[in-house]
This record gives sequence, C-alpha cells and structure tokens, in this order.
Amino acid sequence: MASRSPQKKKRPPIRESVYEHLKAEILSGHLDPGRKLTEEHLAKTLGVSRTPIREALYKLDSEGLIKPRNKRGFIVSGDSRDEVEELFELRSILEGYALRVISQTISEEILGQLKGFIQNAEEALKKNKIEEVFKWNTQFHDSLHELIIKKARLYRLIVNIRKYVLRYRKDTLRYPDGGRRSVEDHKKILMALRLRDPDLCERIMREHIQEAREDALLSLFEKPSGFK
Amino acid sequence: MASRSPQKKKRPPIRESVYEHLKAEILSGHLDPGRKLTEEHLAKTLGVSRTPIREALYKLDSEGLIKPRNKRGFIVSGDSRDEVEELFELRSILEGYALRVISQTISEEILGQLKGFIQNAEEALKKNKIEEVFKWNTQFHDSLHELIIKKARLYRLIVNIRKYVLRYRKDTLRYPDGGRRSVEDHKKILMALRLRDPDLCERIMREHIQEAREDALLSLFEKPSGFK
DNA sequence: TTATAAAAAATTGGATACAAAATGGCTTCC
DNA sequence: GGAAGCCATTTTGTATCCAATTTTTTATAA
Repeated sequence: MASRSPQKKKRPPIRESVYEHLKAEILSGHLDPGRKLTEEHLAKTLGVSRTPIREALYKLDSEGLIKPRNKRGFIVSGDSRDEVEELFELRSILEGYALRVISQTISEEILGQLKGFIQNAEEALKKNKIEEVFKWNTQFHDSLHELIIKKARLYRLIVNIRKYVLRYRKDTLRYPDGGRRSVEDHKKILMALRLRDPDLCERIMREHIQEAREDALLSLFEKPSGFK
Repeated sequence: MASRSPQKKKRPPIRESVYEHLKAEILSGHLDPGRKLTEEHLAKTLGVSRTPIREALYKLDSEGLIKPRNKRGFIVSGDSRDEVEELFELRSILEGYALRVISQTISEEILGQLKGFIQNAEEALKKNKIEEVFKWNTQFHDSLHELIIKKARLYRLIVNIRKYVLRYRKDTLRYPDGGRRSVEDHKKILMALRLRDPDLCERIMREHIQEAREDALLSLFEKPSGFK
C-alpha cells in the first residue's frame, strides 16, 4: 500500500472536457440549432488539436445532438416538432416501465421521501417560487430513477433523454397551471406506487409525461412572438 | 452535366469498415468476451492506422459492446446473465410500444404480407428447416420495424438492440418447441394487430419477447456441457 | 448579365510522430 | 525468501502532416 498513491492524479482526457463543454453549450441553447461546427474552428477556439475535437464530435453525433453533413462538418441538431414529440414519447415509454418495476420493490422509506418532495413542491408553489417547484419536481423524478440504477441500460437511457429534454421543462412550469398540474400528477404517481399496482403505475407515468410533452410543444412551437 | 458525376464514387470511410468488422466479429462470437483489444495490434492486423481504429472502438464502447480499461485498451464485454436479461427486457418494452403504435395505422396489405411470412415459417417448420424458420421470423419482425421508421429514435434503438441479441436467438429456435412456439406467438401478434387493439398488442409483444428471453437465458447459461 | 468551367480555398479522412502514463519484470535490500 | 523500488516496455493521448474531396470564387465567353 506504500506504492498506491493516495490521491488519484488522473487528469480527464481532453476529449472528454471538449465533449462535456460542447454538450453543455448545445443543451443550454447557447449553440443554436443549425449552427455549423467545423473541427478546425473548434480546435482553434478551444486551443487544442483536432484529434480530441473529432472524438468529441463523434460521440455527440452518436447521441443525436449534432448531425454530420457529408463532408461539410457537423451542425447542431434542430429540434423539429416531430423530434421533440418523439423524445417525450420515448421518455413516457421508458419511465412508465421503470415505474412499473419500481412499484414492485419500493420501500416505505422511499415512499416517505417522495411524499416529502411533493409537499416541498406544493409549498413552493403556494409562494409562487417556480425555480423551487422545478427543483423539487426534479428531485422527485431523480429519486425514482435512482431506484432502477441496477438496470444499467434502462437507467442510462432514461437519464440521457431526460437531460436532453430538460431545457424544455423549465418553461413548462411557467405556464399557467403547469406547476400545479405537475404537482397533482406527482401525487397521483405516489398514490399508484402506494397501491403497488404495476399497470396503474405505468399508465399514470405515461400520462404524466405525455402531458409534459404537450406543454413543451406549446412553449416551443407556439411562442407568441420573436422565436429563434 | 459534365461536372456531375453519374455514379457516386464515395468510398465509405475506413472507420466504418473497421466498426462493422469488429462489431460482426464480436456479435458472431468470434471474439470472445474478455478478449483484449489494443489499438496498435488491431491497426497492424487490419492494415490501417490507429486513427480509424480508435473511432471505431469509441463507437463500439458507446454501444456497450466493449469496455474501456482505464489505460489498458478495451476488452470485449461479457454478457452477464443480468445484462442479457436487461437487453431482452428493453426489447420487450420498446417493441411492445412499437406494436401499440403500429396497430393504429397498419394497412390490410401489410397484414397480408405478415400472414405470408408466418405461413412460410410454418411450412419451413414442418420440413424442420430451422434456418428457414429463423429467416421468416426475422422477416416478420423486420417488416414490423419498418413501420415505425418514422419514429427515428425508437427505430434505431430497436434495431440496435435487436442486432445485439440476434446471436442468442438462433440457438433459441433449436430448442425443442422453440420454433413452434415462436410461430404461434407470431400468429397471436397478427391476430392482435387485426383487432387493432393497442393494449392487447403491447401485452402480447411483451410476452413474446419475454419468452424469447427465457429461451435465450437457458441456451446461454445452462448449456449441458462444454461452454465457451 | 448570366452561365459555365477551372482554379483556389476550406475542410475532413487517415497516417505518423511524439509525449505521458501505466504496467510488468527485474534488481536489490532486509 | 519476500517485499519495495526502479527501469524498460507497452499502450494510450494529443499534435501535426499529407492527401482527397467538396465548396466557393473567379475568370471567361455567349
């Protein structure tokens, strides 16, 4: 144990920093859809060589965040209405099934935690603190996801998609009634979990996410004025 | 018209050939799980530079077919029992939902085609031509998948996972009754589609794939003798 | 002015070169 | 004999270089 260095002196590879950076830029909306990404430009901007840039771009491509244009670099994927719809649809399938599984194993303790998150969100709602509502709602979902971490692929899929659509959800809550309905849904989910009824759980979660989908589509594609 | 070349003289990139090659090797079982893959060795073996090798390896990693070992290259992912179970579980979720969607839009013409595939499989079954049964069963599923090609992400997910587990399915049919049961299931699926009952469709497809899962697990982890 | 074609510029794909990190074996000391 | 430390080897990570391809620009002619 003398030779084992106590602290890990591993620098993360540059390609990963680049990947995280670009991903954050895209998901935050800082890089608009349609934006052209060329290897050399990125390399110069970020001060690294093209090699790690390329590897990051390929990874982003495989996740669908950017699209290759034959030999003309990449562009940031636009979110067409259809694509957004499909993302929410996928979420509803996967998280619906996840809740079915969870309903069969969840403990009283976790149920209590979930109840707490809902109450917190409800209080924040009364005070009209939208950010807080969002925070507690996120906590609610994250806690559920943790319960299926053993199903690694399902978990990864859900978390990835969720990250991807997160940017749409914040707006959603701002819509009149959006926050309240969201909290109501979570109550229903909790109830279904308490009943430990797998079919009901799956159906309710699907409905919940489909509802979020409608709100997201509304806020995305039917903005009153200056969009994009 | 002089400048426009009549035939596309696009060579596919080497990284894709490498990717396809390695993927095939892994899925066919030619590369055993646990096998070590180093960039340089692969480069020398395949006669290309490390660059396309790396890009292929990263892609395989993102699909879970190989795993990075800190700084010690990659190894071919083993399929633990849990992982195989989860793959089939995911398939059952996704394809179940896909069938639900399909049931609402499928045409009489396609229904006729599906019926044909089933009959072909049935005849092959009578003649004990396992390869043929497998072929027609695959055709049956592929035809269904084509119907959701518009939902690009769902389609890609399904096709990818299906490719991944394909290697287990061939064995499955060899099991006594495996082929017959499979064809019976397809008949049930067709019936549910004819009824255009979304709930029934989803449930039946899930059951069908869960059944295939059981067979695969049996053939994988309870082989009578010399395995691996 | 417009269309066409050739040349120039930009950009990716692949190969190679070099540096850093990790492992494995070897030596040495107790 | 065993353990600790050091050196050589292996292998990845990044940069740079060259070739191929595509786009854009420019020049020329109708």
